[in-house]
Order: sequence, then structure tokens, then C-alpha cells
Amino acid sequence: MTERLTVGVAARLSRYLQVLTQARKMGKERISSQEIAEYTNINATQIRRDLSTFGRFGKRGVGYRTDALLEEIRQILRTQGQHNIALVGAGRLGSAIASSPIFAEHGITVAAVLDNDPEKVGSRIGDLAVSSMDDLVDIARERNIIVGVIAVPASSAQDVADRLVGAGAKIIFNYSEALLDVPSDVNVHTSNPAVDLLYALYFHLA
Amino acid sequence: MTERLTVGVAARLSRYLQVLTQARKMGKERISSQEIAEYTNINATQIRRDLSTFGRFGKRGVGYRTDALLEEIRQILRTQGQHNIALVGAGRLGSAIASSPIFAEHGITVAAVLDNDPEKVGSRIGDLAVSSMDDLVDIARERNIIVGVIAVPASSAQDVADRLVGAGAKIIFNYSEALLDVPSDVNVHTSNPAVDLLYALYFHLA
DNA sequence: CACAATCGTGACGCTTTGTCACAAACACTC
DNA sequence: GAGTGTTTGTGACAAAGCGTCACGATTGTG
Repeated sequence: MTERLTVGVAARLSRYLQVLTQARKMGKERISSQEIAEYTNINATQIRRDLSTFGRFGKRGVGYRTDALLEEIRQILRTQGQHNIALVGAGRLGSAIASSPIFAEHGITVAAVLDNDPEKVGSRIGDLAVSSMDDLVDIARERNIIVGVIAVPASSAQDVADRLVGAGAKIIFNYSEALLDVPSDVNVHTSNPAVDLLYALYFHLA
Repeated sequence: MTERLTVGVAARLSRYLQVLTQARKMGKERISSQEIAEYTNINATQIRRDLSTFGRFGKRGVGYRTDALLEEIRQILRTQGQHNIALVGAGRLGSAIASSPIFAEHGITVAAVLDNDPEKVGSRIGDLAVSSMDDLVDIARERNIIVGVIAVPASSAQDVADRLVGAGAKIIFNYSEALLDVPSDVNVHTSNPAVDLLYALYFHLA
């Protein structure tokens, strides 16, 4: 067992993953640290240093093989397998997430879409049927789900979070504005585009 | 004119902003560095240090006044005003973004929704009419827009990015998987939930 | 073979962050 | 109004992380 990566390194590896995935899709077979640097705004030397910690993946004078490097990074992050996630909320945002191809590319499967609204239960989103919230516990157990995504209005977000935790979720992606109260062994990632935007604006104006 | 903040400080201030906004909505009039720390996983001492760089906003023995601190931070980030953004893509994701209350709370107005599809042009999303992409340049000039949000499939994302740049956009939020090529004075933020999820998974499994 | 490109890596200094410690200010109770 | 507990503001210092320069090693190309 290798030591645990620091937050910074893991974050940068994730960025590399993102760039490499896209590069592969665009048919690029090789990529240099310089090119990755342009897309990520991360220093090229830093990139090489990050990668060389885990092995010699590149060829001098040539660069890295896109495919191979992608696999290496996934291995480092130990996320090569298939992961099932549960999505709560079958509204506009939920539908958008469920039908996005972005997850499948990274080995993540939206294994269930759930909603409280009886009218939505049973309807189809992509090739998934919307399940009732009452089935959450069973579904989570059956499909080995530890990641939940919350795509409901802020008013019911805490309730959904409680139920996800009750069903065994350990990682929650929160797309509502609500601040969630969860046990300390559960990890919440709240995404707030508005705040990210203000952050970006600051650097633009400076 | 104060000096420019470092990336780290600005990022943390943004997190505080997020927490404070929610705290205010929940009717909390005062908040302590300790409480902010619990929601952000940022050290309480660090929080106090960050804030004290810009003034003495808190009261010893009491904490910070939510309202006042919120305003202070917005002032530090120089983002108190009203900001107009253009949203391209009137599909599921676009609609979800356009009708989210999350932006209004932070002084950000979705000033225009645009789409290529003639069938969508003219239809309403919330209280906005969808405009044609052809009107982008005019709209951007009239409403002083420098921020564009891309909510279209990856295949047309680069095209949209080019047109946004042509219309004067300096900050682009990209919700597609595509890697975008833009001039160096334009700032691209690509959001990839799948990669963020792998990142979170790594720390869970470790 | 000469040359250009690119990786891998040592070295070093700067910046940022984490942490302990503690005085000053405030609220509350009795 | 004295005493107690809470919380901020801040100094000091150690640890970690990052940026950068430099340079040899390796590979592809003409």
C-alpha cells in the first residue's frame, strides 16, 4: 500500500485526468507536459514532477502516450473500477445530470434516479426508471452505492441528505444551495457556480 | 488600491461567502469562526487570520455578525455590484441553470439565454425569452456582459466558445466535457462533476 | 552524426498553511 | 461589579507545498 497522496497532488492528478480524457477523444495519441500545462495552467515542471513520483511514464523527446498515462493516473487514484451512484431529484437538473455522458466516460454509472414526487416515479429518464425515495435503502444496498447526488431544491436538501446517510452514503454531491449537516464520516461537496463565478470575477477585475 | 489577493485567500473567502449566505438565510444573525470551520473544513484560526488581514470584523466573545461579514467579504472581493451573464444552451442543463435562484442571491443576473435551435428561440425560460445566437454580439454589448456560460453538448462547445470570445467574453464557464481553445486573456473554468467525484472517491477509499 | 525536443530530477528559495499560545474584549450570572 | 467562560486578533515558528532554474539522459529527425 502506497502512502496517501496529499490533497494538492490528488487535485492536480484529477485535472490531468480530465485533460487526457478529452485529448484521447480528440484522437491525440501523445501529449507533452507542456501541452497539459497550457490547458490546466499548472507548471509543466510540476506536472512532470507529479508524474515521476509514481513511475517513468513518458518518453524523452516525445512526451506521454495518452492512453497509457490515463490508465496510470486512474490506477494511482485507485478509481479504475466501475462506480455506482444514486441521483436524487428528477427535475431539470437531475435529468441533465442523469443523461450526461460525462459520467460514463469515467467509469461512473448513475445506477438509480429517485424522486419524492409520485407523479415522477415510474417515468423514464434516459434508460432509467425513476424510483421512489422509499426504495432508497434497498437500492443502495443492492447496488453497493456510497455516493449520492442531491439535485433537489434547497428546502428539501437536508431531508434528502439524511435519508442518503441513512442508506449508507459516504460521499454526497450537493447541487442545492443548502448547507448540509451530516455525520463527520460523510463527505459533502457543495457546488456553487455563483460563488465560483464571483471568485473568477475577482481575478478578472484585479 | 489594496494589493491583489493570493489564489488561496480568495478561494477561502469565497467559501466563507457561501456559508454566510446560507447562514443568513437560515436566520443566523451571528456566527463564530468555529462554526464556519465546521462547514468548510478550514481551520478556525486560519479563518480569523484571513479576516483580520482586512479589518476587525468580529466581536470577541461573540463572533461575527453574519450580515456585516458578508458585506465585508463582498467588498474585499470587489463583487458587490450586479453582474450580467449570458447563458448559451436552452436544453435541460441550461434551463436548470437559468431558473436556479442560486445566482440572484449573489448579485448575478442571467441576462440572456441563447440557443442555436430555431425551435427554441422565442420560447420562455423563467421570465426570459430565448434569443438567437446571432444576436449574441449585440446583447453582450448592450448588457455589458463579460461572462459566458456554456451548457451545450461537447460537439458544439468550441464553436460557442469562439462566438462568446468574439462577443467580448473574458470569463467562460464550461459545463461541457470539451477542452476549449481560447485566447490567453480569456479565463475558462471547466466543471467536470465526474472528475470531482473520482477525486472525492480517492480520499474516501484511502 | 548533429540537432531539436522532451522527460526526469536535484537544488534552492519563497510563499502558504497549520498550530500553539495568549492577551484583549465581550456576555452573562450572581 | 466581580468572576467566569467564550471568542477574536495576532505573534511566533515549524512544516509543507510550489515555482523555478539547471542540466543530464533519451528519443526522433533530417
